[in-house]
Amino acid sequence: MTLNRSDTILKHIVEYFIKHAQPVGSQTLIDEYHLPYSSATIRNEMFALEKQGLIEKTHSSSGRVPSSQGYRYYCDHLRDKSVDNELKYSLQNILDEKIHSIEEVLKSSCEILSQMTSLVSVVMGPDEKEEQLANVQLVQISPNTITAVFVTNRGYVENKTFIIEKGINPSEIVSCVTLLNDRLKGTPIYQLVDKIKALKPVLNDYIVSHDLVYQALLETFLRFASDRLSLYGRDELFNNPEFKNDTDKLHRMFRLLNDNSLLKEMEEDVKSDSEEPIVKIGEVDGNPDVSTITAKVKLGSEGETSITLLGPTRMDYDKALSALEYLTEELNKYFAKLDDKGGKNGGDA
Amino acid sequence: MTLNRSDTILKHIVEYFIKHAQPVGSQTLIDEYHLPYSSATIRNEMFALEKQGLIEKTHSSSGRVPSSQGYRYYCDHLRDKSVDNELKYSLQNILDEKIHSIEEVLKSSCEILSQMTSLVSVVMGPDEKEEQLANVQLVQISPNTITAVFVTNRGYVENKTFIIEKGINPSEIVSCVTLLNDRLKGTPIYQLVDKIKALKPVLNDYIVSHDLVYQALLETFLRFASDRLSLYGRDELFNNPEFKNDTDKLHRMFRLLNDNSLLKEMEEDVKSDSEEPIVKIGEVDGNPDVSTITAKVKLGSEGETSITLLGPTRMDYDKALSALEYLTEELNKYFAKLDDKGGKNGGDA
DNA sequence: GATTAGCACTTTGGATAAAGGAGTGCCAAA
DNA sequence: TTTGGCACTCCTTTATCCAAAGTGCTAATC
Repeated sequence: MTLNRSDTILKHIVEYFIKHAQPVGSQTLIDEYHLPYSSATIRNEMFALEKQGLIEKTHSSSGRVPSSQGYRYYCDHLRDKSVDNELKYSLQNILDEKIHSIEEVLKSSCEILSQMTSLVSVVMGPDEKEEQLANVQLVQISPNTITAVFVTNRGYVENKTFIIEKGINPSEIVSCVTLLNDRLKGTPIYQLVDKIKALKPVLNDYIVSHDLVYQALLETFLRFASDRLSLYGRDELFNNPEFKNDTDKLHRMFRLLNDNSLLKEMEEDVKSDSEEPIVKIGEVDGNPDVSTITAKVKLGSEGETSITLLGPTRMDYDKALSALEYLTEELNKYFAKLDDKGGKNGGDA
Repeated sequence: MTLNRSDTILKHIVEYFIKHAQPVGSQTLIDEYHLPYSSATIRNEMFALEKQGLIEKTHSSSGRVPSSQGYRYYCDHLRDKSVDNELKYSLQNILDEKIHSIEEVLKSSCEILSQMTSLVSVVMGPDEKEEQLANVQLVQISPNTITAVFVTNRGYVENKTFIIEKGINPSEIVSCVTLLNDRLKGTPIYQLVDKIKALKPVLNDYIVSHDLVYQALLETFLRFASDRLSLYGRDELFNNPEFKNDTDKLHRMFRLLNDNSLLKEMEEDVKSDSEEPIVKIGEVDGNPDVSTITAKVKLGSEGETSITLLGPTRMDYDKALSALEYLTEELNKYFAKLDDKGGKNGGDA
């Protein structure tokens, strides 16, 4: 595919700005990319591009900078879609290993992704609306402490150690565990609290300090996956020149990583039926300095989650999009293949 | 206790600089603290303090700034040791709750600590040399995925979900779990890998895909508590004026939080027999901009850990030290009391 | 008609200089 | 011993200038 002149120039402007973080003028563009036009011609094209809202000036006699629309157009029509071989190689290395969990595959993938793109990778953890209880264990680890562990049908593990003032008879624990597993297995997490409330009278028959155990179970389940987002490569943000001498902007980005508006956006994105990655340019939580790219990952029979790349608006969209597209595609294949090998799709635990 | 004039002036210099992050001169000191001396007198005292190495000039005609030694002297002799009532109140609120785990108490404590002091709180996680295996579980969560969960004698939980290509008979899992618990319970974590290697032939008798299970167990235990440090209030660092317009310094601090030199320092500190908090002023990992205060916490019969407050060299040492001293003392009492209630000190699981 | 050379104009950023402010050290007087 | 006074130093802010990079426009050229 060969681009017309206007598109070529826009492409160069975007790529120059992504690379140098400096507004770019007509002459610079010619020098950098050896364009066979005069600077006046470039200026005329730039004037047109600006009227279309694709590029902007920072002041009346400055060079041009891509606008959000410009980035968008670049992502949709101009980028090269070139996948880094190093990414392919690193990813294959991970997926070729014999044994690993979903969580670990996602973690390693994100680490590579962050490293290759210099962006922050975010992966969504389990949603309590999707998870079901697979197994509960109570482990007595000292005369007055018990650790409750529960595993969901997708392999997420949550635990809480609690202290009880009176000792508990080990046999009580065994029967308690049996009871809980019998009654609660397969229950969606968000219904657990209610179910446990219903179980309270039954517990009384099984265990002496039923009240404490009951309280502890309640708290354990209430706290399910309170930190739903895992972040990788957070410190990459420091390397962006737009934040040198502007700690406030940087601070705002870091805050975005901590509060849950990001989670909300990711949840929305994973619900959409778009198969393509969703690119948000300077519109994340109202912060014009931040862009995100979110893609779904299908975990085979285990549902789906999403991975987001987050960085400054001036991020390398081509690299990031290509990497994320490649990665999610490979992961989808990988998880699908695992399902095939494992026989029929997982029935309820 | 009433201070002599020299100490009074040093105290004011330190406190002014902590508050305003600006070098302080003789006249400013008089204005701010209504001192009954002339500026010339103050200057003479300052001259003496500088000769003793307690304060410094940033240039020949600048005001004074505390040196590391100055801060040290301040911590040892001049600070007020005033504990914030809000801290007392918040902490009591936590400790009065009926049910919570060690981890949670430490977590909540650190969150309060960070909030009150505007510093980063760091708490050390379990040490694999101290932890013993209390319980192993294998939970089959779908035809081809199994989650291995293990709990240590102090209630730390580690897990790994792994994918096996062939289905496993549920009864095999049960006998495998029994076997593992029989043979491994009470084993120190760092010996687990070897013990499992020794168990390999026995596993063969119990489970068809023994090789995969064996591999998976190995990996699970190899990965124990790889992130040994929990951080709270990381973003507080952004609020320090010394980092405005100096992203590099900030970056260096963030890097310090990620790499493990901090962990090493904390491990050393917890080994020392000092009962007092250990204050490191501008000497953490060779970074002159960082100070830390580390205090041990005795977890009753569960050994001990340490909490570190980390911030810029210009931190409020009085507030931080007082808060940390108060907090650790209360926690020590709290955990000791729990032990009493629980009967004899915890025998091996 | 599209392209380009040429030119006037705008804005930024860096350098330089001047002025003001906050501070010091020292000396002599109280 | 303390303090008023003073000369001196260095940083910071403000103003000014100038070069660099850029634009838009117009007229000439291909």
